[in-house]
Amino acid sequence: MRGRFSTQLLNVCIASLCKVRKFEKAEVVIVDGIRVGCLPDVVTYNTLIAAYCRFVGLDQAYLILRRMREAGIKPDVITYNSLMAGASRCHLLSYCRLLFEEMNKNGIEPDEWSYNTLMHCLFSCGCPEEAIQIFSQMTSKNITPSIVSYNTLIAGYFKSGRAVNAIMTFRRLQKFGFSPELVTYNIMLDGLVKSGKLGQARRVLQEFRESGLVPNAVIYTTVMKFCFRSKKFDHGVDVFYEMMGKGYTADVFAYCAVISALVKKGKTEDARFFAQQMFRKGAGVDLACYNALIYAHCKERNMNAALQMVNEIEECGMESDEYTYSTLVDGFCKSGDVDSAWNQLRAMEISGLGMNLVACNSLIDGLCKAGRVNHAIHVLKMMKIRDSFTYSALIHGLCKARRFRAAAAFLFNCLENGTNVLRSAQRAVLHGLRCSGFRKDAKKVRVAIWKAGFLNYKS
DNA sequence: TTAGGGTTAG
Repeated sequence: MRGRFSTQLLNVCIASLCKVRKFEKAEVVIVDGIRVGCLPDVVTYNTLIAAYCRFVGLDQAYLILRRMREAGIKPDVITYNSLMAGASRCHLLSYCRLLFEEMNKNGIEPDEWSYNTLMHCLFSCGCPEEAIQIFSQMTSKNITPSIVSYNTLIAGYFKSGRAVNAIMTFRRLQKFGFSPELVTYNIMLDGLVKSGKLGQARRVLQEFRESGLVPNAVIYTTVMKFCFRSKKFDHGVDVFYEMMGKGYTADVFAYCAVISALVKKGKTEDARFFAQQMFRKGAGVDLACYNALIYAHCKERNMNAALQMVNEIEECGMESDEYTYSTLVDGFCKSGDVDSAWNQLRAMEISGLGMNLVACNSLIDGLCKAGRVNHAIHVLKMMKIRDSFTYSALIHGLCKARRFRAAAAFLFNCLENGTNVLRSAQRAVLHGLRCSGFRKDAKKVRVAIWKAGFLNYKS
């Protein structure tokens, strides 16, 4: 009886130390405990594994699992769930699947948490069909899904472009015996805004207000983004101040949302004000936020300030990512300095980030606008992935250089492959061919556009 | 175990 009581005390102590990430101290307490006959049990090891997964790393958590087995303690469903969650956080789907299978093989029944974690990992790793199957499997095994299961399912539906299924599941929650919680509303709002369903987002926001649930910083930020997407900028900023007024600390996510929205709107002065406030309050500025500020300088065509910000990133021990480089490439192009833009693209490649589609598209557009269409075609040939933007920019450029038949050749290819090209670029080709006397070519292009439109309409 | 950020044309 005394032994069990001591182990319980030991576990409370280990949990407290893990919570504040004092892992070395926790190990010392375990060793001291063993010395006085207080042996760690499955709960002790599970606590350590969960904390190591969250704060240290999956490899180290596996080492604890090994020690646990060596001590003759069998892992249980909680051990596996913690490891699966750790694997899921690192997007290691194969590990997550293996752990789930191993659990079954060892006669440990996966519970609702195991299913939720695997489902979440499958959705985040781009396997939505399998994730949906896991949800069905859970119900067929008589495991009752919780609101967390439904939240995970709804978020996964949105992530995989299944907004209709997400809305349907949300509307049926009550039938399944659940009321939406704060997380559910946030998933719905965020998903609806991202899929452009602003009317439905407004309805869900109204329902959230009527629910009596108390908003937190996350949902405030989502509501702000909803306002910005609905072009209600002042209202978005009001939401920001309302959040601060309610005592929530605006974090880097909130600042980043408001700064980038203001920059996009062209309100760079206001954006600068919020940026200064963010630095003053020490909101933990990170790379994404620096990128938003670089974007602000690029919008103002102040490339020296943008490069200065890149230096700051490096001084903070961070490294530029593909967003940083793409923003700089676009900024230099818009400032008319396509050579510097090209240098940024090369630097991006040398740093191991490869040639980003957005950066290449910006450069093609910049080169075309600078009248260097052949150079733009050279960049296009180097690209492994091209999209509607790539071809629209190039076709516009070729038309501007009065190379209408070359533009028509690219347009034909796009129409055949089903790549969308901007209507304005299509019109530029048609108009150019007609005005240059290539009436037969213009007719062929018109027929091809009509056919492509007809096929798209039919499908 | 589940929720939030940043880049390109017209």
